[in-house]
This record gives sequence, structure tokens and C-alpha cells, in this order.
Amino acid sequence: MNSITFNSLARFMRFHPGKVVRIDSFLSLPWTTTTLPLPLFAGDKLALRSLCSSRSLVDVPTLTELVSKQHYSELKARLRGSGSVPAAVLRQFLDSGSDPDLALRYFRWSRDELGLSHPLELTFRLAHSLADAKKYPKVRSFLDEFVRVSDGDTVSSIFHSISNCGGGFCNGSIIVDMLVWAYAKNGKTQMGFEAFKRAGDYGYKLSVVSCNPLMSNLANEGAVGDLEWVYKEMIRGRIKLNVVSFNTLISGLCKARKLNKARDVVEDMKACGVSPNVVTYNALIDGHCKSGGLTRMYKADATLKEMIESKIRPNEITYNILMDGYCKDENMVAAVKVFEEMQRQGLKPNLVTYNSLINGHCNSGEISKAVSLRDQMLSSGLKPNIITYNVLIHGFGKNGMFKEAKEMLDVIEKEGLVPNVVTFNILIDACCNSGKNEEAFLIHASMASKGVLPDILTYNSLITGLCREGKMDKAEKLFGEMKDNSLKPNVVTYNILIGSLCKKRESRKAHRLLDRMVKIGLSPNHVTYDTLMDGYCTEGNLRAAVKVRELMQKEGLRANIATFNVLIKGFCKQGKLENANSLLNEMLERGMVPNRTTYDIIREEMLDKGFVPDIDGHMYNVSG
DNA sequence: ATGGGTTAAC
Repeated sequence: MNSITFNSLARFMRFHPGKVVRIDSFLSLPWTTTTLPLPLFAGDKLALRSLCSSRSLVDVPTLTELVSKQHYSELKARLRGSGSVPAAVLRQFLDSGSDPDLALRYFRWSRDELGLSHPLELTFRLAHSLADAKKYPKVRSFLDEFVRVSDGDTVSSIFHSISNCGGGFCNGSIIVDMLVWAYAKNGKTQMGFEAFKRAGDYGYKLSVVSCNPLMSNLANEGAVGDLEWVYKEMIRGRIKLNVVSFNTLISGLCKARKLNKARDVVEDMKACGVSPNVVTYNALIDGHCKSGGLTRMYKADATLKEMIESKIRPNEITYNILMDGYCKDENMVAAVKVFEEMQRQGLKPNLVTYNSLINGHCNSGEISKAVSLRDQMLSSGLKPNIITYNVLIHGFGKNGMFKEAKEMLDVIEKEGLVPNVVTFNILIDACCNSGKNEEAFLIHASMASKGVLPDILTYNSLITGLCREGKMDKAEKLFGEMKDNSLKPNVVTYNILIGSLCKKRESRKAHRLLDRMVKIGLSPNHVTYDTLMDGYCTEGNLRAAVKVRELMQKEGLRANIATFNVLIKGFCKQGKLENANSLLNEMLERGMVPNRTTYDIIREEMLDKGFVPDIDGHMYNVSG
């Protein structure tokens, strides 16, 4: 084949865009019996060029032999000697209809050894060939590799290749399914989600094997909206959900505090003939424990009873969840009861059980109980882990026992454990919150020698410490130092600095900091606005405070109880009880329930003015 | 060939 033939072929293609031609109608080579989609892609042009100069080609039997015998150095030499384009060689493999294993081997070799990146079209032709040969595990691992290295290929172009490279539709489904799986497995959730959506558009059928990991990722990344959408699409697409699919969804909804929806899904699953199991109930109980509201532990306990009535036996994890709930509720009596109940049921407390309970005791100031529980764990053959010690250090620090807290570092090492960044952060935070800045900085300096890098929390604690002492210049210096360690200040960092400036009656300066954080793309949160408002209120600049509230609402954050309390306090302190009262009324109109702080603030002011409170909720209505 | 539930710090 010479260049004249090539040119005539190229001209034919230009005048027949989109037409598929058989190369062998133009070329007389016996093995080029494939069709070529038009217009040509860059890779095809290369292929064509090498086809057109037959001299430059290594013939397929030779290629096959070299690859199957893994004579790679010779293959490399042949390719170089022939001047052939390695990318085009893959096409020859696929065209020749030889064993797809060999094409796969060549693909991997040329990728790893020659650094070749094959066009999508060939990549998915190879996937199709493997699927045709029913080599499904190979398709799976091939796509897994593809997903790991592919960077910048859009889901759209990938689907185009899958559907246009000539393979069957059934295999298309299998390939797409494994693609979704590969994305999910490699943490590329967004790509997986897009592939899921597009699979629906193309009509490819997916399986739970791929959808479950995708749902799991969406749940763990807090993308409940997408998670629910996937669920609905799966139902619509008649993908048969199993107990894990439902549990993943329920757990995701519970974590997003959507308990009612989670309950609905439990009914859905029963309707689908799938029975809830211990995992289902554990997720629900945990959801109740971690939800707000005064009755949360009551609901959690009711769910446990419901579970037992349904003849599902609670396991260690069930009791751990419930016990931790009571610990967080500062109800250690109930927590200990659960601890005993689980043992009565023949279940052995595990590491998590002890860690939770130790944490509970630490937080309720019963350090000695916490310490003796660690001893109990050791004697029952359980080895404490770093969480155990972090919890204890936190407990010591909160109770002013710095010596004991620091000694734990030695205990950790003696136990063969390694302190982590949390360990150091707890220690540093304990110091900074009790005026021991120098100590905190010493610990900070010692982190490097232990091979632990400070994180944002480390810096936030240190900055808090400096601000407490009014050392704003040093705090700002540290703020700058964070960037040198490639750590970005977060909302909390800004809130600390803003709060500190406000305390120094420099609210204007604090306001500029708020502007700056917005400018760099950080979204202020409720605390940010409330802190600044409080600052303006303290300075008696109520107009500015009200303006901040407007700004906050413009940013889509609604005033909550804390916000109202700040403003009410501000007005009260200025003796403007009428304004305070109208804010209180606004709260009530919005259906918000003022808390004790709200009333305490107003009561203080009213008593000052000689009012006598009664028990009625509207007792503070001074305009009346 | 696959997936679900529990513990630590600002």
C-alpha cells in the first residue's frame, strides 16, 4: 500500500462522513478484515498509516507468538525495528480475532513498559472481547485498572466507546456494571454515580453487586439525596435489592437524621420480601441515639424492644450502640445497666464497649471508674487500643490532671501502641484551655520527633490558646504558618480569630476577617455570624448586629435560638426591652421554642427593672 | 463477585 492509496481512502472518508468501511476493501492484507468507524479518530489514522505501509508492520502470528511466550525484549526490538506504531498493534490484535488474553497482555505490557495510553475505543473493544470470551474476572480487573489510571476521560466518552465499539448489548451491560463497581471501589463516587445515571439512559442493566458499593459510598459521603435517587432508580429499573442494599440505604438515612424516611424504607423492604436483620435494627437504634430531641433514648430503647419482639437477637454491637447513647446522654446509670444486661445475655463486652463506657465515665467526671475499667479490660484479656488511651487522656485533661494525662504517653509506648494526631491534639487542647500555652507548644514541637504531623485541629487549639492570652499577633503568625504546612484554615480557625477580635472590642476588624473568609471561598457558619453579632452587641452597635443577621439570612442561614439569644442579650444590655420582647415574639411566631438561656437573659434584665415574673410563658411581655 | 451496623479531639 502506498501513500496514493492512503490519500484516496482519506478522501473517500471525507466525502462519506459517518460511514463504516471495511479496511480490507481498500487494502489487500489478508488479516485486516475489520470495519472502521468514520470519521477517523487520531488513533485510527495512526493505525491506517501503519496499515498503508505494510513494510512497517509486524505480522500478527509473530506478534501473537512473541506476546504469548512473553518475549518482550524481542517484541520491543521488532516494534522499533519495523517502525510500527505500538498503539496500532493493539488494533491488529483485536482485528485478528486472536485470544483476547494476548491482547490484554499486550495492552498491559505496552501500558506499563512503553507508557502507552490506548484510545478509549480500543480499551473497550478489548473489554468487549474479554466479555465475549466470558472471562468476567478479567474484565473486572481490567476495568479496575482502567478506572485507577484513567484521568480526564468523561463518562460520556466512555459510554460512547462502550456502545460504539461493536460488542453486544448484553456484554455492554456487564461492562458498564463492572465500570460502576470499579469507580465505587476506587473511591470515585461521583464518576460512579454519573455512570449509574448514564446506564439508565442507555438502558444498560446493572446489578446489586455494583449498586451496593455505590450506595455505600454515597451514604458515607453524606450524599443522601443522590443515595435516595439511586434507590428509586433501582426500584424503577427492577434491580432486585437485597438486605445489604436496604441496610445501606437505612444507615445512610439514619446518619442524615432522616429517621422517618428510614422507618419507611424498613416497611418498603418488608414489602419487597426482604426481612430486616440485626444490622437493620442496629442502624435504626444508632440513628435514634444520635438524633436530637429529649425522647431519643426512649425511642432507641423502644426500637430495641421492637427488635426483640420481631425475634431478632441483639448482638454486641446493638448493646454498644445503646450503651454509647446513654453515655452521650450523660446517663451513666442507664449505660451501666446496658453493660450488665449485655453480659446477662451471654454477650462479651469488646474493645468498643469498654472504650465507650470509659469515655462516658470520663465525661461525667468519674475518672477513677474509667481507670478501673481499663484495668478490668486488661484482666479480661482485652488489649486497650489508642482510642482507649485518647479517651483517658481527654478525661484527665478535663479534670485538670495534666500530670496523669502526660504520663499516658509513656503508658501508650509501653503497651506497644503509637500515639496519633488525635492523642497530641487532645493533650494540646487540654493545655491551651487551661492557660498552659508553653506546655502546649512543647508538645506541638515534640510531635515531629514522633513522626506525627499537626493538622488543622492542632493549629486551632494553639490559636485558641494564644487568643485567650490576647496574643493576637502570635495567633496571626501561627495562622500564616499553617499555610506553610499546606494546611488550610477552616471555618473554626476563622471563628476563633473573629471571636477573639470581638472580645477585644474590635468587631470591625473581625468583620473584615469574615469578608476575607468569604473571599477565599469558605462559607461562614452560624457560629461565625453569632460571634460577630455578639461582638457588635457588646460594643453597643446594635445596628451593625442587626445588619449581620440580615447578611446571614441573605446567605441562606436562618436565625436559630442561639442567634436570637445573642440579639436579645444585646438589646437587653442596652435596656431596650421592647426590642428584646419583639425578638422573643418573633421566635414564638416562627414556632421556635426559646430555651433556658433565652429566659435567663430576659429575666435578669426584668428583675433589674423591678418586674415580678410569673410562671406564664408570656410573662416577659413588657408591652402588655 | 459484592455489600450493611458501634468508640476518641476543635
